[in-house]
Amino acid sequence: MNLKELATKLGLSPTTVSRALNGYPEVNETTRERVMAAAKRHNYHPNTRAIRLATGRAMAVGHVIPIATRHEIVNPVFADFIAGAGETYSRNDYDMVLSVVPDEDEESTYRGLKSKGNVDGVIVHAPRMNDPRIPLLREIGLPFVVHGRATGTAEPYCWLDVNNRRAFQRATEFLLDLGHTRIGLVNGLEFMDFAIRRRTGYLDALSGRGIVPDPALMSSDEMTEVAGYRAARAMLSLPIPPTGILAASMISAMGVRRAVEGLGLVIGRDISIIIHDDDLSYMKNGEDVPIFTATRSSVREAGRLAAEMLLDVIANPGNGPQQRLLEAELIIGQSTGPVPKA
Amino acid sequence: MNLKELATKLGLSPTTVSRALNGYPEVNETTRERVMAAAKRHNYHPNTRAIRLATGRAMAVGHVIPIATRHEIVNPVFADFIAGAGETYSRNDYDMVLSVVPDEDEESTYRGLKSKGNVDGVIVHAPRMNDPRIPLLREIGLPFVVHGRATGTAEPYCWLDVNNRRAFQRATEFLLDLGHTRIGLVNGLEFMDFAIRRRTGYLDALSGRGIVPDPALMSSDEMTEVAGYRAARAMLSLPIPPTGILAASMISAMGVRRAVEGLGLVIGRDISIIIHDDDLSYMKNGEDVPIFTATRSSVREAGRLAAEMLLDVIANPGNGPQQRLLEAELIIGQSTGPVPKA
DNA sequence: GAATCGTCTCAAACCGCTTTGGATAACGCA
DNA sequence: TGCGTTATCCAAAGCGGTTTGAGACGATTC
Repeated sequence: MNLKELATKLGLSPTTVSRALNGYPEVNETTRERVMAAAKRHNYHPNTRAIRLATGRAMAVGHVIPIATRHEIVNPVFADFIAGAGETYSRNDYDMVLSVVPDEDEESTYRGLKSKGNVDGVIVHAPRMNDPRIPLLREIGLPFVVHGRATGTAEPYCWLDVNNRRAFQRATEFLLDLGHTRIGLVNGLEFMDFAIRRRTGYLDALSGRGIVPDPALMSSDEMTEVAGYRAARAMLSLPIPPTGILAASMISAMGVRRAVEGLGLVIGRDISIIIHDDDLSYMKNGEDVPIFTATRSSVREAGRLAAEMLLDVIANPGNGPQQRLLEAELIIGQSTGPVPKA
Repeated sequence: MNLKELATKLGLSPTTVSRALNGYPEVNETTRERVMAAAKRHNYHPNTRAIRLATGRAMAVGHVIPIATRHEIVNPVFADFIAGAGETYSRNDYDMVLSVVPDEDEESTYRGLKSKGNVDGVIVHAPRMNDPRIPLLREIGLPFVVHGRATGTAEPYCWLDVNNRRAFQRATEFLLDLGHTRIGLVNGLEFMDFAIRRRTGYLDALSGRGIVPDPALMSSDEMTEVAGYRAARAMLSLPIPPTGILAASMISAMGVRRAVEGLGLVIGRDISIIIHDDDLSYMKNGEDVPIFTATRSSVREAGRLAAEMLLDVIANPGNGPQQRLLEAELIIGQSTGPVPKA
């Protein structure tokens, strides 16, 4: 059942039927109702492909996911972000198209998305310092929103980010207030912008108390369980091990916990741990009572908001670049306590 | 730059240019090369929306993701499957469109995808017993491949699955061979088909040795860390606790481990654990040496294969339903050992 | 030299919708 | 009565490709 058939059945022209269904004013209300009813009765749904060609809009948003020679992006955090963004798209009748491509094809993928007209805009994931995607997208004129920020980019651009620096500064200060002075940082990869900011927050807090950071207490790696284990293990076998550890994610923290408990230490008593909690649906930080003390910010909500921002940018190209900084909350769990008496 | 412009520039008709670019035989080779060169030089990329309308194909595949009143599907396992499928789509110039919808809208989403022509086929995730999506998709005539199987569905349909029954039977037998007789099962939700099959495998192995299953040793819940913890905790505080535990996923196992270690038990000595390992990119089961003894089957590879199957079904609608059963391998890690002497 | 046959190219129809630019009829008002 | 408005509706021209059916041309065959 297409528009023409429906129009014939109604004894109207396709024009009128189209206008009736799309709420244009130049059609009689009774006619409109008649059309609406017939559309429902005959189960008419306009062909998306035709709409897209006729309107020149793709009604779709792209997410380009490079696969992993350098860094694996397909992680649970990413999944939750996508889920959040997807909710927004569904509500607005947009399609979400994911392109999973080898990372050397990333640039050509963006160019293709634009020139072939597959999408109206994209979300940029996991920005790095001086991220080349930002000038690229500006050059080709594809609307975009960055999830995070890219230090080093001069021109303003659209982004939505969590205040990672502040979050880690607060977390570090929280441990300092409990008397900890040797605090380890199990960070993500530090070519990632968010990881740089987290380290900055950590360092700011230390220097605020006149503490000289110890490089042996700062690690940077993928946010996996195994990497978390390895980093924590190394720190804990130092001559003077840390009494507190900051972990970059719930998953890293799983590894940190394994290292800690493997040495027979009790979390919250012998050693304090604070994590950054993205509030993942499949990795809840406890139920009512949080397991870990954490800086929490829902990445799923971030996905929803970033998608809304992008749809707005697409609808109103004239407006200047939007920017939004979310604050993480510091929630107290059972994994922190005063520094143990020697 | 569109087809007409390019044709004008070349002094050819759009017909010929289109045919030259699409490799039709009725065009002179020298002409074709001239066209190809011009297309590259002018950076011509045919508009996807126009192609889709003209050919009547969407060149896209859908994945419908219901969100969570009943059961959260956005988990790391799902993410890796999607990544694998996405690789296949990219290689074949198909788009992957994800629809994240409230689960009460699932049926109407599938109907819409079909009648609006957004996709050429879909992958069905997380099948349940008597899954209603299978008859629905058959009814509306949308090609599909199921990741998993749906017990209770009479008519044959396309699927790709792991032999979950066999995997869990082997894992159970492995523990039995080590002398364990009280073996706990931390299963996924048992309205999910794979969870039913896993339990069947577990029960088959037990009854093969004449062991009567103890309901207190069988739990069924979401495959989250917290649920794994809770289930293991409950089993371990029984009057006669298990000496071996099967866990449904890496994530569940994180919780099981927390419960075990929280009681001061040593994995592999005091208690043996076998997990099902989906070989997730962000949740590797150790590096060279596996941490957990596991039944392993890469869900990412499953995604690649399921996508290939679907593209094949789309291209050759006539062929009968394809079905493929993958076997999991049993890999020995450090989490299992002989039953401890009392 | 005419008929036949490939080879190469093109004009035009088509995919299913939107949207521009009228056309028609009813209406209001001087 | 005459004429500008207003309210409805429609024909036709896109959108940017693919595909059908046919024409032009040179080479081959009889």
